[in-house]
Amino acid sequence: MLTWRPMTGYEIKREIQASLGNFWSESFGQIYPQLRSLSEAGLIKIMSDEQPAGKVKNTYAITDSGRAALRGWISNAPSNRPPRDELLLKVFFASEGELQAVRDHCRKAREDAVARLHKYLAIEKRIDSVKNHQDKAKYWRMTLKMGIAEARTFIAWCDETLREFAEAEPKEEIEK
Amino acid sequence: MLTWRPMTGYEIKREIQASLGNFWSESFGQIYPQLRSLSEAGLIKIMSDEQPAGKVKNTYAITDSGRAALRGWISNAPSNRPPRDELLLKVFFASEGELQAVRDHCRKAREDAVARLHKYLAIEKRIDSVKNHQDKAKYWRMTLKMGIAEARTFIAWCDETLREFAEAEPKEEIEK
DNA sequence: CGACCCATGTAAAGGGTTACATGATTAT
DNA sequence: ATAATCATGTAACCCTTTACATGGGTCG
Repeated sequence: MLTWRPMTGYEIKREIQASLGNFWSESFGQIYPQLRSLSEAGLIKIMSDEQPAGKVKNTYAITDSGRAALRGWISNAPSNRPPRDELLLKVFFASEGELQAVRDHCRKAREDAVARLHKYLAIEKRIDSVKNHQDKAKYWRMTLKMGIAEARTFIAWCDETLREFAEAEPKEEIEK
Repeated sequence: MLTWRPMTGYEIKREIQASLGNFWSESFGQIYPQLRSLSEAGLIKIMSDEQPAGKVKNTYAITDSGRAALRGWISNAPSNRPPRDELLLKVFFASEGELQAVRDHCRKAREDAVARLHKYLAIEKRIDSVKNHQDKAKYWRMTLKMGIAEARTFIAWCDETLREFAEAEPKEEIEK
């Protein structure tokens, strides 16, 4: 994140949420200790010219050494962590539990995905208007497209799945 | 897993990989301690009638209490863990590193997704031939469909992304 | 003045992987 | 025989979240 501009830990978290929220997240409990250790390793440094007296605020900047380390990290093969999807796990074992409960989980997940999709689409419109960072915007757009595609796929799957649940339990229509 | 049939820890791992590999995974370091604690909690029990003397093998079975706990767990809202996708993170920061390296990551990821997709499609053909467990097969098929849709979406995204990389670096055609 | 956001950190606890260690059984 | 697979477990380590604790600044 510090390749964009110097930031505080708090800002880093906010920016991650806003820009990479799609596919990444970090907690303060992760960020602050990391800033310290990266600082000790010389990959980033505190900009002391900000707050002269109080030093309530630590603004960090990336160093050349940090930039080099980042290049190296990017070239390393990404590790894809083992999948863990509780919703699918519950759908898988749906016949062992309350079908309506699982159906409700799907409905909720669908709503969340719709909200996400709208958010991404809004960002997509704005991203093209970014004048500086044109080279970067290209790659940002790519990751955003993944988020959009993922959300759409998921919503479609939810619809299909909810239809299947409706078939299994047609009481719904009587109640309404 | 034990709702299917009594199994050893080793078998549970194998079955998870084969059936839920799509969206779940467990390591032995997770499974064996869990079997012990579930056993102590009375949710599962060791079937001692198997190996009388040696007891090299522990076959576990779910208990009524375990089945009730499972129903409860299914009804609880699934927790969707924070996203962490290293590939997308590297694409996002591609302009800070070696573009070819990131492009290679995408190619590799695409190949993996194609392999996954073929595997899922093969399973899909087999799943309909399962005679018993008809009620269960319905939900299995749903989760499998998610895997198939996810893989297809991802492959399409890789293709689009690789095209973008090709635009950024047209040297490729000269080299070939 | 109170609410809310900015800001930094620590500690405990939990979750999870990997590597290690060991040995039985089965197939070639 | 010997390799592969079946089988169980532990220990170290890392990652990560959550909760807690603290306090400054800003705006209504």
